[in-house]
Amino acid sequence: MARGSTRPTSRDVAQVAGVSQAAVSLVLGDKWRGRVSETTAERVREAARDLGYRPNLAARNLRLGRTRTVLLVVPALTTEFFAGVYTGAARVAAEHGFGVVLYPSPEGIGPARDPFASAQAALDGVIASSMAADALTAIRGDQLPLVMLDSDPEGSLGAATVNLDIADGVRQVAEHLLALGHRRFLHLAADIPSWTFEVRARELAARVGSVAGTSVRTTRAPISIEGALTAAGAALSAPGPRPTALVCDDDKLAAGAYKAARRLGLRIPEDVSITGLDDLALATALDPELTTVRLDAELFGEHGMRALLAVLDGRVPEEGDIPVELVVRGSTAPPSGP
Amino acid sequence: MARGSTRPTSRDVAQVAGVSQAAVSLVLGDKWRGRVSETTAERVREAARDLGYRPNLAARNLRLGRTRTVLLVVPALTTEFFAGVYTGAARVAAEHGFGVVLYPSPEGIGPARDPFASAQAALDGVIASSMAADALTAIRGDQLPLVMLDSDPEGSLGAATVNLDIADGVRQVAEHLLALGHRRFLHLAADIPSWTFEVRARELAARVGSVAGTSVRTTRAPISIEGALTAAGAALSAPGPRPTALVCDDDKLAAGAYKAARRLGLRIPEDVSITGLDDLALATALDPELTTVRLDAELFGEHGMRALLAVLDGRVPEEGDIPVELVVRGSTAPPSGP
DNA sequence: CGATGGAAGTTATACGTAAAACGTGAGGGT
DNA sequence: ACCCTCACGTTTTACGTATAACTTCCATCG
Repeated sequence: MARGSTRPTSRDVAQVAGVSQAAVSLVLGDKWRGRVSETTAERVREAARDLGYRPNLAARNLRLGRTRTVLLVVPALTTEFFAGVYTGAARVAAEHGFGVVLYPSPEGIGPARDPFASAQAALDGVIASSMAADALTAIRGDQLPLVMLDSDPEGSLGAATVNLDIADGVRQVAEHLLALGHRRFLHLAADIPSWTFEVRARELAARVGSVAGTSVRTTRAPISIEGALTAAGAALSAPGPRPTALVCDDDKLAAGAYKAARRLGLRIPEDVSITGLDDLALATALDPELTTVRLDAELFGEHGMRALLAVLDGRVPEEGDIPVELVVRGSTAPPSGP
Repeated sequence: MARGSTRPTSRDVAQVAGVSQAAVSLVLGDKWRGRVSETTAERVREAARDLGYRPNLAARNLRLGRTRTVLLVVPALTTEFFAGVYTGAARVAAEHGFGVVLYPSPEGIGPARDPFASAQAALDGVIASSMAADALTAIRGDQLPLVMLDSDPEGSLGAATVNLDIADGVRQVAEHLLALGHRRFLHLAADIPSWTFEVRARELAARVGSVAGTSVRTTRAPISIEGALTAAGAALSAPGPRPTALVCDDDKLAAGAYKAARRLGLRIPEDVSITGLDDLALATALDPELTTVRLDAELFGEHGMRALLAVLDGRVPEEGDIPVELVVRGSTAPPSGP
């Protein structure tokens, strides 16, 4: 009988089943073919069930030198998007017997200088969003296998990268708006220094710039409805001809832009077309519904996890960006004025 | 010198510093007052720094018999709300040297029967949303300290509970609408069986029922914009006098109700007043902005974590529901018709 | 018939840490 | 001269698991 209060160990199970601790480990670890008889194995399983035995993971991790736990670093969890990334990553991880631990970066979680302090679990590897760049130096200090999400393939110092094809999404937005006849663009950009936002700016400038008689102005805002509201409001009421198309770096910015436009008495899409990027629930809650680029956050998370598993396996992760899709809704139309 | 590739251990540090492993443990564990001289301690710290030593958490957890890791079980992470709960819980946890591991319940994460399979880290305790009820039986199997979020204080079998004062929020909504003159109510309810939604229904019926000449109809919908759209559409176009106030169990349902109302040509708030509950970013993105009950998700998470820490400490968690606040915006107004 | 080998286990050990138990020499009090 | 205490360590052990190495028994084979 086990000592009343503490959790039963494999030794307790062994004693009940009348075998050695090693036999318990073999049976429960499914390594017993040709080592233990079926009848004995069943006896062990029964004893384990009766005692409610659960292996001590700390001991297992220590013994095996690995934890089957992975860290996901995200800029903040307060957005649907990274929640989706986590969900996808955790799903794939579970399929492979892995767990995922989150590290929402400092601004969300307070002054935790050490990403690993919050994850008491030891780690086998790390998946990190490039938006959480501030945490990266700490991460690189450890020599853990690393997969970067939406990061510059050149600048990641050999870490594997998994990227959404944001450039293609922006290209689709630009072509859509150009085809509608828009010529004066306003780019409502996120004020976070990150490769994924640089790509948006670069691609938009390239596509729009390839057509004669076009212009792109840029204004930056923090990623929040309020921040976008003030920035877009200022930009839309600036002197000179008003832009007819407002390309936003993400859906939240677009939501702010809606409000700014309304306050100025502008109709969407008649007076100004607006586009977003993400396709959050927000996008269809807006009126008119938002034309935006759909990013499959869960798929993104799944790819990230698969890439990390490949690295851990000594394999080379698959190449190739994850496709994205323009979703045309009611917020874009041909410009009305000249 | 340590064997090239593997991580340095406390023994490696000891060798470099010219002391025993025990001394390293004492110094780095901050238990050395009067046991090790300041100069030796400094030498140990320096060696640790040089080697980039990080304690093996699996070994520490095994030795100490606790992990300083806690599991947060949520129905899904794809909502701002539970992301906020996590953020708050993780912040408090970090202040106490704890980590938080997430278990988004099965529907989100696939067929993971065992909540602990996804969290390879061993656990000291569990915080669980009552919405993830399906995972609860598995959790109760283990005798881990448990804190329930928004759960029936009577029915939780002795587990500590931390609740938002939802009843008060619904009361405020009801009084607000009654004061505006509304008499015919439609309750757009979530179709999830959970105490937190039962409270909404009970309190609304109680408050509205206390006034003569009032009525409350109820229709249920899954918590999504699309689900609410169809349910609310059907209810609003049902025969008989149309409700003038639509009380929704949360903001997403309210967003669906907006669309349903618009499709029927109803103006908000002139033809129908709508209220939500949560105060997500969504609420201010809608037009008109949504009158709703603000729940402080992060504070909720913080309280949950503090309660668990109290339980782990053998203390009794503080009592008392977390206050909520009605935020009146543009979606509610006096009814226009008779 | 002795050797071979497979089945069915057991024994022993290592993983890295924390901390209890155990020196050890110097200084101080009586 | 003796014991005590204190400062400064070291030696040893236990945590629970996985697995390599070893034992034992029995059947088969050349």
